Amino acid sequence: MKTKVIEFERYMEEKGLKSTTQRDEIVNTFFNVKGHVSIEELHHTVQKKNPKIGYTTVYRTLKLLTESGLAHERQFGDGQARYEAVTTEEHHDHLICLKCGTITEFENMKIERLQEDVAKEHGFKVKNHKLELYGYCKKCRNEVK
Amino acid sequence: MKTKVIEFERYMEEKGLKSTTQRDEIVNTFFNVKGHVSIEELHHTVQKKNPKIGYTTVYRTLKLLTESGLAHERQFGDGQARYEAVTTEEHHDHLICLKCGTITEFENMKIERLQEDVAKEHGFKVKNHKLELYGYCKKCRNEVK
DNA sequence: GTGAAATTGAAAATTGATTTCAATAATAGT
DNA sequence: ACTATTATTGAAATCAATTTTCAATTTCAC
Repeated sequence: MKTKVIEFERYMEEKGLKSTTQRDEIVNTFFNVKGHVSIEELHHTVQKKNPKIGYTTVYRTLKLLTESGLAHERQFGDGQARYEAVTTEEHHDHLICLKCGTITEFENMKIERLQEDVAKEHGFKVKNHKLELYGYCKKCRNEVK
Repeated sequence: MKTKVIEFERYMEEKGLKSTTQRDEIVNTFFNVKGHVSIEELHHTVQKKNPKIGYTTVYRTLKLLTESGLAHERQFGDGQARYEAVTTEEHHDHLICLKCGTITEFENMKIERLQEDVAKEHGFKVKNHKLELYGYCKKCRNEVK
């Protein structure tokens, strides 16, 4: 994700922040990892390339990515925050398997529109939203009663 | 909410648990407080009546209420769990104001149905779900840009 | 190069949730 | 009512995730 890295560099510059080896490695790794990583997972991956990089720096870089709008921080009830790369402008929601933990994304414009309707009814101005369906995925549903 | 208190007593009996002054006071207070309370908030309210009641007992009683199905535990991204009394069998979702923190509930069967459709497309079996709209309520939306 | 300003990372602090344990209280059986 | 058994209480300790601190290091503008 070269463009994403460039966007991040632009954000850093704009904020007067410095470019460092650690940040570059963390950001690159983040955009090359699929799905929804925790700080610890990303730290672990990053350390394979450069064992000197500390947990704190990964933590701080993920905060920067979140601030810059290039990552989203999410809570899926497993006790730790997970970060996902923002790829398109399209919002998407999540299916979370309670057995294997797999997180699948989906989009549904009809639901989005109905949400706006609901908000309007309440005089509410939506900034963002979160829709999560918890249950069992195709693979696991047969194994669980 | 007298009936809720009775249901709780039934659950306690069924589980061979004892009835105590502390539990009674906590449960009563919980059902008389509107909305979505954190452990700390409920503890604070309970202490006004009986300053001897400890945080841990409030914590444990909320767990019991959750186990018994009389309360739901929720996470609204402010870092601490919030508990809400289960009043009807109807599922509902939430509008959360980012300025004043007010939490409003809503129901929308069309959205529920569309969620089922999405799940079906993915071969997913939904056990429960969470839909939260974050933004500004009628009161606050005028004050925020 | 030099110096001001930002970054790093180990360790410490903080937060919210959960467990431990000795003292206390509730209930069943007598 | 008495006693034995068992559960409950709450302060303090523990835990796990997150966040802050601070001295040493690195970056970048000049």
